[in-house]
Amino acid sequence: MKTVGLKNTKIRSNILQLLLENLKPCSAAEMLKLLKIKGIQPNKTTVYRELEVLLAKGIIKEVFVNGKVRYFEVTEARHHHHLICLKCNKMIDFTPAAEIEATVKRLAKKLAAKNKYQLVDHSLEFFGLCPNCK
Amino acid sequence: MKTVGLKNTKIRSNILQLLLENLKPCSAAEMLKLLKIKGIQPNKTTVYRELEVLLAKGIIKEVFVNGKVRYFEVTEARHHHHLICLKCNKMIDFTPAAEIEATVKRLAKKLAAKNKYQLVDHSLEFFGLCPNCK
DNA sequence: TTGATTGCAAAGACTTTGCAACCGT
DNA sequence: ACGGTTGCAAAGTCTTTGCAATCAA
Repeated sequence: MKTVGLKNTKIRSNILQLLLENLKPCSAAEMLKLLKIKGIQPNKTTVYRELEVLLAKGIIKEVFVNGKVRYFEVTEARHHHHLICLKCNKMIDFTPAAEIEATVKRLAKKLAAKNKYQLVDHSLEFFGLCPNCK
Repeated sequence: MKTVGLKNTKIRSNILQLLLENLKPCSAAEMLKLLKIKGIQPNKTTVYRELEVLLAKGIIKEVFVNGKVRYFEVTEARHHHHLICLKCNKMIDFTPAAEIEATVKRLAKKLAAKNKYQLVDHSLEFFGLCPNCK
């Protein structure tokens, strides 16, 4: 925490702990709810602001589902993608086999060159219905 | 138009025409601006509502960029993905080679089976900086 | 005529900002 | 004490809703 120049506050540590123990990405609203259950009830402004800080530090990152909901998850070194339920938004992380990544990267390079884009990242997402919703 | 039970109004036809001639996806705000240039200035409510109607009919579909901006584009039979500029959101459509699609689909199947999801769709997007922004 | 379409004002969901009070170091 | 952090109220952005007027068929 202090290695990145952030104070160790109750709200901050709880948000981080929550994101770490919660295996799936979490929206601001969910976070507010979960924090309440933990016994602390920060102002929603504080939560949004805290997420902003953590994002800026690169400690967490955002994931958008259907563009409609903004989720947050701790940044992991490991490159991964998502399998998302269209109904309940349940999200499963997965690391694609090396073979697929290689194929995708090859495509990326070709595309970037053809369109003169400087490539930064890519995202591969699968949508469907989870066991509960289907 | 009448084949889907929609009246042929000035606003509707202009929105469609705009989406058809404009090769890239278009946001509601852009649409409003472009329509203004064309000489008609519909209420924004009308535009949103019209987009809703066209979406419901499956004539257009939405594309989210970074989850932050909602774009619309005419539905095409051809399956395609996007190459998106992180700075200006310029978007380029592309159809991946059959080989890549096949690889992705194979992965999708495996994943769905493993997690008991019923697969519906997938999205593959590349992010970078366009020639102008880099 | 009749129901679809439109405009306007207002409400809604989510997120950000300004400012004063407060807390960690 | 200092500067980062927090809460509250208010504003901002994008989108949706209610209702009455209008237009296409």
